[in-house]
Amino acid sequence: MKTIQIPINSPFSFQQNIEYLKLASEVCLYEIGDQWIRKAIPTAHAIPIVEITGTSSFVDILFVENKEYSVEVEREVIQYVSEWLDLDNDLQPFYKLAKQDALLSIPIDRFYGLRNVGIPNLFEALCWAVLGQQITLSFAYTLKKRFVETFGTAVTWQGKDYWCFPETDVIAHCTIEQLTALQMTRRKAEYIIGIANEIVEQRLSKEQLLTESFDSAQKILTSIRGVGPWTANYVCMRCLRFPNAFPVGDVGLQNAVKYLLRLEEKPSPSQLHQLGARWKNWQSYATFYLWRTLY
DNA sequence: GGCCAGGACTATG
DNA sequence: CATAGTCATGGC
Repeated sequence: MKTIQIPINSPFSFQQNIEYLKLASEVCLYEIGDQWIRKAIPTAHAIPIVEITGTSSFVDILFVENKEYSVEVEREVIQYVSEWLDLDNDLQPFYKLAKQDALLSIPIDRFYGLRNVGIPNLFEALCWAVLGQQITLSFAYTLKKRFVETFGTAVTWQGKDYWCFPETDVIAHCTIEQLTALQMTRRKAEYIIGIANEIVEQRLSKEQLLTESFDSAQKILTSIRGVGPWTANYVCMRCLRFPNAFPVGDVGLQNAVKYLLRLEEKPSPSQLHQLGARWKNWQSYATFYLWRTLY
């Protein structure tokens, strides 16, 4: 079995990222143990199962099956894990800024070393955001799990299923009724099938969006039916990794700020913009840490 | 049982 | 441009 090690810039805590990932482990896209993550990672020509472990200074990727994978597959896996856990980032500037901040000083201490765990797959990021619109997070997890187990594929290893997110072309060919059967609204079913078609017909791609400015990426995303400002910022934050992505319409973010500042009412989007002005270049990370205080 | 939830669309002044 | 109504379901 082969192990690949990725060195990491501090501050980093593998355990903090594990604790975060536990929140969504019911969706079945990975399995979490005490000190490890196991996941099937789809690449162009293979779907290896890896076990990820780590410390404060490195992450190890272990290919657990007794199989040989090409260098290209290994390269894609390293890329995926690095993007997923945001391993190439350096949080020191963020912590320096947050240390003196009334809202962030407590969270960065409590969750020291937590990365903005992302969703590298653009289709998955968009679907997850749409699924989560205007419903409780726990119901959103339920919907995603049904979606994955109905339309995704699983790789089995040692009697355990490791699910992969549904392929875009599979969903592009779904009927609205197939999706509403999972108890999502008809409108969400339309949105998700529409998004799948945008990607399949190559009018939308992560590669293209990454060449755009943050403003331009938001405009492209919000031109898609079902993608408003919240969803666009969510995807910019967790998939495209624009540092100033800032979903100010998010109820969770509004509540986090409300509780931490002991406000009577939830802050409005414009109030959040004013408040977050001091987090320039780290608004995405500030949002992620504020969300983390809620659960 | 009522209110809210990690919103977006559409119609209306 | 700002506001209200609609979608529609589960969770608490």
